[in-house]
Amino acid sequence: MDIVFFGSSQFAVPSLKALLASTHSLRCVVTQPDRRKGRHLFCSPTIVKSTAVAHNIKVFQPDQVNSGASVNFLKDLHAGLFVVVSYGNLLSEDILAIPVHAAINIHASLLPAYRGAAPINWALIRGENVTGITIFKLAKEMDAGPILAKREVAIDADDDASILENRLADASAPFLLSALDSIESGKAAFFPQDARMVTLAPKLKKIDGLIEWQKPAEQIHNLVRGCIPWPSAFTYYKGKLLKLYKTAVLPFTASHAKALPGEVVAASKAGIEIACGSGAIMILELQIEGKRRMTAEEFIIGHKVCIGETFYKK
RNA sequence: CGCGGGGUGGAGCAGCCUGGUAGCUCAUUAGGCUCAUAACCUAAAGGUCGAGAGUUCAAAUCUCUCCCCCGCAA
Repeated sequence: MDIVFFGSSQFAVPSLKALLASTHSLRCVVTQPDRRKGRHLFCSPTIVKSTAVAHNIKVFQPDQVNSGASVNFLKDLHAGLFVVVSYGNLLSEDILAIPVHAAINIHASLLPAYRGAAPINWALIRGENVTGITIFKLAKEMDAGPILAKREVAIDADDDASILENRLADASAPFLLSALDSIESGKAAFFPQDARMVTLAPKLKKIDGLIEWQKPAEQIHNLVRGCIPWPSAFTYYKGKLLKLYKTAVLPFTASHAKALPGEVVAASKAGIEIACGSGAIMILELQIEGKRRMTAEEFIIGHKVCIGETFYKK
């Protein structure tokens, strides 16, 4: 089939590579414009653009993908199918109507659950054991179109959002190819989503990573897992921002009950124990403002963490 | 020129403001203690103080330039 691929972030790369290696013909890759980003606001291309350029695929980077000029450009490609994977922009109905077959999307959740920009993060934050990927036909409303196929992916206890994203992205690639087969052979069937089962997974904001220590240990641990690599779960220590990268939930003990939420219960090579609203967590990897990411053991050597100190606002 | 913090033995930090012998905790090595130990005691090794230039009798410390890391922001 003649395919136009829309994608921007890392999640789209395995699917793009699968298409490049397949018998399908990639007419064009549409991705977000190069943006100024990073510490010194350098202009850099999306990872999808870099991948496409490396394979000599034509790249299209409209500032306004839904503009008339952009729509005309896409029409002239005469594509059979649009494949959209973490592109980063809502596509207008005019665009969705262009391809001969359909415009399909790979979404990193089992729709209709976790509709939105951050399904992986929210699934972890909510403590889910299972998530998955869904291929569906794009519709006007975000993540609401009829479903072609779903595939479950288990969430391991040690997964953080970064690890899980990679696994889901890898699983997406062969799943996409099989979906293309079913569309090409005319056997594809699309089923509408059950509106009663819809849940939302909006884009994360910085403040979503703020740790509220009065919450149960499990919830804080899940927040840490879900906020990797951005915004990262954070708190404050001696007035400085402190990001937590890896934690573990501890069995409940009497000393945890006596301590206030956010208070240091113990600090050793094994990690830093912090009391929560119920139970406690062990901090294993962290990063203080201005320093690199380090293990709790390294942190304790340099910073004299004392029992009774608080990891909280200041 | 978006704003800010930082670079000091292998790891994490103090020292800088107010220039004058390189300091702390941990790790490492050797010895000791111990039934034994990742515990404890003693000792040792290990540093171009990110790089370069400048000021000075003298620079980790003051000035300038550059490199690298991190936080904010987007």
